[in-house]
Amino acid sequence: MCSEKDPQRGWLQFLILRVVCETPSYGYEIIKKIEEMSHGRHTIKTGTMYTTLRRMENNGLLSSIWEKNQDAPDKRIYEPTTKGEEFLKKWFENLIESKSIIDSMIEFYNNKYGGR
Amino acid sequence: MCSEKDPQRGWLQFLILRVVCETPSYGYEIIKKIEEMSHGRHTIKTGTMYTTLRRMENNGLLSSIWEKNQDAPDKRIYEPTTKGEEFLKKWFENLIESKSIIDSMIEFYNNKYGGR
DNA sequence: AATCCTTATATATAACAATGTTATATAGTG
DNA sequence: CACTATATAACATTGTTATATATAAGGATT
Repeated sequence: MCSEKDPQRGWLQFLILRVVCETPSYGYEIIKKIEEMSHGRHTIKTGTMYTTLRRMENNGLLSSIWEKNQDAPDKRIYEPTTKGEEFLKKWFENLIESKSIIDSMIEFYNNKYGGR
Repeated sequence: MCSEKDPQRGWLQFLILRVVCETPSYGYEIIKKIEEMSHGRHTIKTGTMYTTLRRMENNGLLSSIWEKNQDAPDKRIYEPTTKGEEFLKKWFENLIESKSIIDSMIEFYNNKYGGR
């Protein structure tokens, strides 16, 4: 499902797991948390979010329960499964391993376009 | 073709452009250069490489010419187009903007799993 | 008061586009 | 036979777009 050597695919899934591993949450709130975390860089459309959450639940990375509300629409609260936590950990490790190539890319850019 | 706000998609295209912007090159060699650059982390299958190179040429990011050889198989040499160079630059800028979230992810990991 | 409008909250999904993978094939050189 | 070198069809995954539904709260209109 996720090759051992590919730290770039499933970035959105990574962000989602990062959020719900800290505190279980629901689609609408996850969007806002990611937006905040990334200082506005990642503005995820609702369609993208709910599609991804469903697929992640189908793939066994997340599980959900409904939170009933009187004064607000019900919320589907997601939390990671064991598999989801492992997936997240693997992604972190991949990211850390990729740090050197990321840094070398930035260095190349600075040399080429004049660093600032 | 590539949304303004997505620094994670097309990572392979980014790596390829990084290589051929430095020195025009061909599929087989690009694979080895990327493998070297990433210290063995990115081992790209030939199928993946040639498929991607073709698509990038179709999308106007690369252009190619055949290098004829007597003592070796001919090589299709790729170099970036103007559009390709712009794409690369944009990717670099996205990457740099993403650096803070990448770093914050790693920090989160270290806090969670115990940094080393 | 009752109706209408807008904004914010909250979820859902079909159809599509982009990206990357697998499996397989071909051919030249030492 | 191993290494170099390219090619592509079929597939899987990931992310996007467009659209739909429903509740709640506040203000403006009738």
